[in-house]
Amino acid sequence: MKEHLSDQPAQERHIGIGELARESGCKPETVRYYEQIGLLPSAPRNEGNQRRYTTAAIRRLTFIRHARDFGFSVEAVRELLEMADHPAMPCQEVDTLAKRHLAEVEARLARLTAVRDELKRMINQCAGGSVGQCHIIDVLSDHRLCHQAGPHGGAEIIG
Amino acid sequence: MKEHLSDQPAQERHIGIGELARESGCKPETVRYYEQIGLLPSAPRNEGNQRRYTTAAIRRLTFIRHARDFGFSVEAVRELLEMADHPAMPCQEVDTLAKRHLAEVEARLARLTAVRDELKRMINQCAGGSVGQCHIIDVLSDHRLCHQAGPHGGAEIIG
DNA sequence: GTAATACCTGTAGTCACTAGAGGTTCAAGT
DNA sequence: ACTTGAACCTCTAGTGACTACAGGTATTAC
Repeated sequence: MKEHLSDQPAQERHIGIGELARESGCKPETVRYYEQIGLLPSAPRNEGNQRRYTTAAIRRLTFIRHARDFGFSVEAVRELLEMADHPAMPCQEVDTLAKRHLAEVEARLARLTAVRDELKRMINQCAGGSVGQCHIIDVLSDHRLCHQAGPHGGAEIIG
Repeated sequence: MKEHLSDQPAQERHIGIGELARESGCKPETVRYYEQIGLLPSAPRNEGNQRRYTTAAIRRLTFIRHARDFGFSVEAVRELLEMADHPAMPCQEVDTLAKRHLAEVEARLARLTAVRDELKRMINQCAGGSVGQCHIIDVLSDHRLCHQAGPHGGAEIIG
């Protein structure tokens, strides 16, 4: 049998926000933030108004964190969660989302690789003299000296 | 002879912010923003209070844009500009900055490559059934199914 | 002269958090 | 039972690097 993000185990272990954060690899602040923006449901509170979580929350948050690590935007994660919450749904949409994301990742890879090559080339050519003859400064000043195929895109190559 | 970012050509052509932006590949808003945060000096104004630029500004802004495209932070760009403004300075610092940056770029590349491979693998394994049996959702839910070497870092792989 | 475009300032919004202030609650040790 | 310290709470503001908008002025083309 397969477990889904919404499955509830027979015996629920209740944990605080700190342990949830540790288990899923993010900070308590981020957990509260995710609750605030609706990625996580409002957690039930104990007597003293502190959030209590079950292992279901760990799974959901791990999912979120994993997807964010993969570079999915929060909005994409929201869509993925919506799908994950409906396991009977055909997974074509998930697939489409992942494919679109793959395309973005590959584009970034291409640009980042070009940047790396250029940086390497710049560093190798640096004779170690004064800034006036430094190729790094040259390349950054003059577009013609840049060995890249096309023009650089926005500053968001990496973001 | 070599031109530096601060060289003044004999015959200065004065242009408006729009043309400067076009020439250097950014938006007028961004130019004003750079002036505001001190990356660009306050531009002289014409009768009607509009900024007028010389070709020196195009070079400086191109430098900034290029460096940003290379993934340097604005603060790093500020340092680079400081160095470029002092051509007699030994370029060791520039070199160090570029090398540090190269290391960061390579780290990002490694992570992004891993992400791409994982995405590809996920997409290939998707049988096209329902979300309940979709491997993409699996990989994002369960860290054990992820074929990456180590744990994923922060969400800032790509930023 | 008039209309379209480019420019100005200042403020607020974006994304995805992160940090801090100022207070309450919990768990452990004595 | 008491105390200490860590963990938790809410709310607000800050980050980076812009981007967008409102409401106005200047320039340019016809």
